[in-house]
Amino acid sequence: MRPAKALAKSLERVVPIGTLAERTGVKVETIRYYEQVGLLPEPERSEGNQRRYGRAHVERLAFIKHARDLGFAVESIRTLLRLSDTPGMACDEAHAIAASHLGEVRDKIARLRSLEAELARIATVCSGGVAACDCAVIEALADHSHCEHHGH
Amino acid sequence: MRPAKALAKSLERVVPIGTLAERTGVKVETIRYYEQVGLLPEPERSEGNQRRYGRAHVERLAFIKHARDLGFAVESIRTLLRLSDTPGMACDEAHAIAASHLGEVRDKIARLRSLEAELARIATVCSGGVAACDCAVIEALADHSHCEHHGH
DNA sequence: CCTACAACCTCTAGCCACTACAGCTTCAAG
DNA sequence: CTTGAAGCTGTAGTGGCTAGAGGTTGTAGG
Repeated sequence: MRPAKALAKSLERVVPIGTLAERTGVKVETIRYYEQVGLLPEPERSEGNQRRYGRAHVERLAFIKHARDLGFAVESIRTLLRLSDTPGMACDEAHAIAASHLGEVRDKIARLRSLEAELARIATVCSGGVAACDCAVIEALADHSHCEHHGH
Repeated sequence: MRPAKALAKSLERVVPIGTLAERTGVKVETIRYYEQVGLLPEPERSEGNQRRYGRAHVERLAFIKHARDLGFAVESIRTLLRLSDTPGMACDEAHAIAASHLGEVRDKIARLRSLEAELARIATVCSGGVAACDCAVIEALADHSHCEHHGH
């Protein structure tokens, strides 16, 4: 007879939530949260009311995880999932979502770089604990005159 | 006689919350929130129980605004304000907060740049609406194999 | 078969830094 | 003295989870 019970969990077709969590790198609580907000469809349940996930769930959750890692909002992921479920799907729309997100990421990078520049300026003045330090960090925050021109 | 009543609000010494908001660029609700969480001290009140702010409040709120614009957490700002109130102040501590925040900003930039690279890759494949597009964006999200190596 | 214990369940509250609203009171111009 | 903007308090909502209480189920060892 085949060693059915002895097979590692990683080979099972139907798995409990903890195994799904391990396999995808998404926490158990987060999986339940995704179900609650309608990203992940409700799975079958065991006789004792515990969730049992199949291959489709693993794939869908991996998709969600990947998109979240890339910073897509849950709302965008909802749309992307809907698109991926559509047979003759609207590639344009998916492309627009990705492009728009890329734009947001680039904006964010630009804003952070200007912050970085000013923070670096603030943090390096008097970094050696010089006598004249009155304190440069506090002064810089109190006095906005140095950075009025680069508009934050 | 001098045109006391005719003076612009911008010259008044004691102002209501709306004027403080205008002067600092912080919303009225946010000012009340800062008071609630103890960043901004409780101001005097008019006979009718309305907040009346003086010069010190304007300066303190400007400090807070500047620090928030630079991305400092409210908790850090609380510490920075405490330091700036201290007579013989601990410049080291202020410097450490700024340096640590600079580190966080740099980390965030690095992470966003790696996202940007992958998003750009995803979004430009098939951006012309080519026939073979199946859709590249959805495919890329479903299939993690392209980016396993740069660790997000 | 029984027991122990990990893993699961639901529900609720908390995080950050605001933002928005409901339902009232006060201020100031005409 | 009237009107309407601006103020007040208090509560709830945002996004995307995370943490905990307090109970139930699944499973391996004895």
